[in-house]
This record gives sequence, structure tokens and C-alpha cells, in this order.
Amino acid sequence: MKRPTIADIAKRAGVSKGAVSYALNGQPGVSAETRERIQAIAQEIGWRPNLAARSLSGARADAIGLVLCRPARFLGVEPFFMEMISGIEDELAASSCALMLQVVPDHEAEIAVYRRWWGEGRVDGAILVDLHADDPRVPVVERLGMPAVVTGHPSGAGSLPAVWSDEVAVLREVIEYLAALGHRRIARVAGLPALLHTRIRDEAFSEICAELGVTEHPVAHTDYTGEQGARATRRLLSSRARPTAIVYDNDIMAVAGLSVAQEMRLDVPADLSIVGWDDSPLSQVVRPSLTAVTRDIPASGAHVARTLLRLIESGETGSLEGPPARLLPRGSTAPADRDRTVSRAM
Amino acid sequence: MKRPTIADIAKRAGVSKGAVSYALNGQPGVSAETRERIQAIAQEIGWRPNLAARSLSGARADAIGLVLCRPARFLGVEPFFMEMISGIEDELAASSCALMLQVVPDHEAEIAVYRRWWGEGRVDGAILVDLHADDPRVPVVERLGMPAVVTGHPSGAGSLPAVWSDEVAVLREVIEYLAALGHRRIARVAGLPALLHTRIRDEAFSEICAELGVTEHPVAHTDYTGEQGARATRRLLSSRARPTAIVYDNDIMAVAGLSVAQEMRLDVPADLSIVGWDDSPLSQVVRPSLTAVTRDIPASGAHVARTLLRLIESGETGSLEGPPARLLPRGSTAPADRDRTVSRAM
DNA sequence: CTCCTCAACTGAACCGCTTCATGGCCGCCT
DNA sequence: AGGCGGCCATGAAGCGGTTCAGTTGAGGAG
Repeated sequence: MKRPTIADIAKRAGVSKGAVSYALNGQPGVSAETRERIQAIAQEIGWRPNLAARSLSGARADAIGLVLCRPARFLGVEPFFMEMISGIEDELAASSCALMLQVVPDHEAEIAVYRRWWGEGRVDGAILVDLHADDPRVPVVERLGMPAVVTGHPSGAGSLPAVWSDEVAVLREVIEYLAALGHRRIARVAGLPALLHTRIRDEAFSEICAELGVTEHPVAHTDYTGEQGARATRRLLSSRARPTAIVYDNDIMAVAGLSVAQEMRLDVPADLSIVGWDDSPLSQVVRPSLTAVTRDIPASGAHVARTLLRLIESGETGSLEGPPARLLPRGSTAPADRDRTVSRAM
Repeated sequence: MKRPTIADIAKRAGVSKGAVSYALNGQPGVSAETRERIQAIAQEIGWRPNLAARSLSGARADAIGLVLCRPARFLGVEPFFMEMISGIEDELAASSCALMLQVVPDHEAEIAVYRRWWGEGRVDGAILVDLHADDPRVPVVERLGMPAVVTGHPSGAGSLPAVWSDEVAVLREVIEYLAALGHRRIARVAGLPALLHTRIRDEAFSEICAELGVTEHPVAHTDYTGEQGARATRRLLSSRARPTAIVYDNDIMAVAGLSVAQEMRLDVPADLSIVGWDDSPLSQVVRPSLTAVTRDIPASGAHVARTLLRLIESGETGSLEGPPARLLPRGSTAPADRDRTVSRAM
């Protein structure tokens, strides 16, 4: 009743263990005939390679790692990670590579996990998400020699290959769109300021606004929760020069902002335009449905996974751009009503 | 520059590999003094046990598996899984056990994954979620002999230990609450009818309603998406005897339902009361905030993980009840306004 | 002083697979 | 005929641990 091993197959086929190994791994060294016979026997007795034995003899662990470093309550809310994971899985399934997942509270713990995983030979590589400015994980992983791919702008990825999409271009698209609708006071409710992509967006936002004659462009930083999104919105909408449009860094905050606006008796989109980011099903469920920046997150997850697998397999490196994001206008954006907003702001 | 092995430690300590193994695993067979010396050396040269080698010699894989069997787009929306996962992780971290995650499209694929994982010695056990009526996974896992814990009602878990919470009790709490508010037409927008917990809720819902004099209690089944939740709500609210309260099987549908109601110019909660399930941050972000059934999902994830670890370690089995859910009233429920709803329904 | 016991430690086998050095066999070239 | 190169296949040596059967030496009992 024990699991069959190649030794069992060898005995039944009347060949040596070595031959069986060659046969089952598509290596040269056995005749086509013998190979088929061996494969048939393996099939018949339900043989499966023992992963431990295989990776012990220097081969791969056939698993990659993903560490998420945000408190549980933030993780749940953002569909982002789950979608990303399912995209990664799609790609991994093809190579029958597994995904090891770990959720940790901070970077220190995350680094410890990489150390352990790599030290124990548990994974062949890892995907680093949520790149920070001066991210401490990058040098550690580099020194460890563990293959890794970063999701985020290459500028923070050191020598590690990065997969990213051009956020500045979409942001420009968003602001040009809002500016074209007549908005001159556009606010941004951003995510964690420590994140590299937040910084990049911050900087681009201010530049692009200036360039397009958007005179007021305040930015509020949050932790991505609906709660903080709501609070930031409340503050922005209470200011003297109330913005006529707000761009949010995720959907949950956009929804929270929408609720706050309605609570304050502002009509969306007549009095206030709202743009979400990382369009999730949530955007389509609320009224009005949210104009949002959308991109195929599973696809970009698959893209990252593919890059990592290639890196592991052939050392092929190099950053490459993932699928682009784009603006998807829905019901929460409209032309700025000059008279109305100005009169109110006075 | 290669990773140190116990052989290296043995050489430096002037003892045999066996002694090192005993020392590092807290086994008897070495003196306290030697043990300390060996541990110090291990520490110093940064030794980590090679997982593959360890599990090859019959020990554990130090990993458990979790397979999610829903399309990517459903997974992302439901904070449920991510919260559950982070709860599981909390528990696993303590035993430095890893989590293998896989997302598959159907049960057949899921079963194949279990076969592979168990065959390859990749995991020590698994957590089965989303129990179906006559779930095909249960007998397969039983026959495989793989330790597994089911999240869901024990009635469908066969000989596998189950961890569940008493849904019927909460459902009763919800309906009693609504009935006490004067609601006599309560609808339910349920999830996938194939899921065991959907069936259990369905049955209980109809019984409890009958018992409490709730004369109308239609049920609509959906796939948990906001889209279908919206459609079901629209249909229910268009019926001649419009319900005065709707209970949803998840939050995203409750939010969708809320939007539909507002679109149809119904006031929530004056004209329609709404109750969500598995309270997520989403419920607090919309206006009015949603009355919902809440429970500590991370805690129940941790609970499941703990049960599985115990099962793996000591074969200790037995189903046990997890943390209970309870009703959390917020702004989306109110007394039924008889005149108003009746006059409209005519 | 001898015998026995027990703790401390050693040496080797083993887990299941990969891989390399080796060798037999066959056919072909010179 | 002899030599050589290729193809198939074998046997054994690892990979890095665990574990079990022994060995050794010290200490206590008789």
C-alpha cells in the first residue's frame, strides 16, 4: 500500500533505476521502446515523483514563493491580491509549479521568510510585491542569490527584473480627461506614502496637473482602507476650495468617497467626479457606477509568473512592461459645473 | 559559499552527523553541553535544515494545502478567502509550516491537485472549503488517507473532521429581528445552490419564516457576484408582493442590492431593509451602512488550521464548533412601514 | 574487583531520485 | 581484422537529513 517508487518500476520493467529515471524525465539514454514500456508501467501503478527526493538531488523545488506584507484586514478588502494570485496560478499550473503563500506583518518578517524558504530549498524563486522606496528586501534577495521578480517600477528593483505597467501614462490620461471636462481642482486620495508606486504617482500627479492648468491638486495619503478614504474625502470636501474631482488609489476608497459625498448632499457626478483605481467588480455595483482605471490584474500576475519561471529556468532576466492600464469612463465623472461649484466654494 | 549541512557542523564540532541531528532536534542522545555547542555552531554558520532531505527521510513536508475552487473573478471580490488565509497563516507561522495555495476551476481539477500533492509528499494535509452536497472530494481524500479538515457542516464531511459555526442559529437571530421589526415579507438572495451551506440556510430559512409568521419568503440563487445580486434584487423588488426586507448571502450582493433599491427610488431602510452576510469593511463604507451577520473569519481560519495541525501531529480528530457568528445591526434595517409598503404593493 | 547499566556518541543504512562513469554491443570505416 | 564511435543500459555515488543498532566509558551495585 506504500507509494510506488522508481525502484518498483525498475523491477517490473526489468531495468535499472537509472534507466527509469531517464525514461520518465524525457532524457536521452533509453530507447523509445523501453521508454514507452516504462511510462506505461509508471502510469499503471500510479507512480508520482517524490518531490523531496527530486529536489534533494539538486533539482528544483518546483514551487515559488509569494509573501504578502499587509495586515489581514487590508488584504481582504482589496480584490487586487486575490486576482493577482489567480493569474499567477494560471501560469504556474502549466509548469506544475506550486505557489507558497505567506502573510507577514512587516518587511523584517518577510525577509526572514525568504531566508528560510531559500535556505530550506523550499522554493525556486519569489515574487516581490508592493515595492517600497529604498526597499530593504531587494538587496537581501540579491545577496541571497534567490531568483526573484519584482512587480513595480524597475527604478526600485536593483538588479532584479521588474514587471510593471506605465502608471504615469494612465494617470496622464485620467487628468487630461478630467481637465477636458473642465475640472481645475482635482484631488488625489493616495495609498501608503512609503510605496514606490505611490511616490511615482504623487510626483507625476503634481507635474501633470501643473502642466494642464489644474491649479489645485491636493494629495491625501491613506492606508487604503475605506475608513481613511472616507475621512480624507470628508476633509477634502470641507475645504474652502472644494475639489470638483477626486482620483482614488483604489476602489474601496472610491466607494467610501462616493458615500461621503452623498452624505454631504453632493451629487455625483454633477457636483463631484470620482475616479477609482484598479477597477474591481465593486465599481460596477454602486450607483453611479465608478469611472476607473482598469487593467487586467490576473494577466499581469500571469506575466510576472512567466517572467520568474523563465528566470529560474534559463537565467533569462530583464525587466519588461506588462499589460497597460487604461481609463474606463462610467457614471461617476461628468463635466465640472462651473457656476455651481464656484458659488458653493465661495 | 554552499549552504552548510549537518556534516559541516559535525566536522567543526568533532562529532558525528547523528549527534548533530539529535542535538538540533531536541532529541535525547547528546549531553546538554554538546547540544549547546552544536547549536552555537549551527547558529554561527547559518545552518538551515534542508526541507527536502528532512521530508525524504520520512518526516513531514511541513506544509499544508489549500485549494480554492472558484473562478478568479469571484475570488477577488470576496474578502472572505483572503481573511481566512491570513487567519490560517497566523496559526501556521507558529509551527513554521507553510501554506500551499492553488486556484482551480472545478472539483475534478481540485481532486487532481490533492492526488498530486499527497503523492509527491508535498503537503502533510489539506483544508477543504466550500463543501458541496455530496461532495466528491470527501471520499477521494478519505481514500487517499491524507489528513484533512473540512470547513462546513459536519453532515457533509464524512469521516473527516469539520469546523463549522452554527449558521441556523444566526439565521434565526436575523429573521427574528426582522420579524420583530414587523417584516412579513422577507426575501433571501442566496449563493450557489450546490454549496452545502446554501442548502442548509435555504432549508432553515423557510422553516424559520414559516414558524415566525413570515408569510412570504422567496429565495433567489446566484453565483455570489454583484451582478447577479443586482439582478435578483431587481426581480424581487418588481414582484407584486414586494419584500420589505432582503437577506443576502454575501456583502457584495448586499451592496449591489442597495444600489438597485436606490435606483428604484426605494429608501433604505424606510422602504426596504437589507442584511448582508460575512460582514466586510465594505458594509461600513456604503450609505446607509449595512446591517450584517458578522464573524471573525481570520479566527475561524486559525481554528481550522489548528485543528488540521493537531490531526497531522497526533491523529486527534473530531469535529468542533468554531467561533459563532452574530447579527450586527447598522443603518440598513428599520421597522417595516406597513401602510407604505402595502399601498405600493397594491 | 567484577559485572551490569546507562548515558553519550558513532557508523552505517536508508529515504527516492538524479547523474556520472563505465561498459557491452553493434555496425561502419579503413 | 581491428579500431572506433554511438546507442542503451547499468551500477554506484551522492543529495542532507533521520534513525537504529552498536560501541565506549563512567559510575554504581554487589
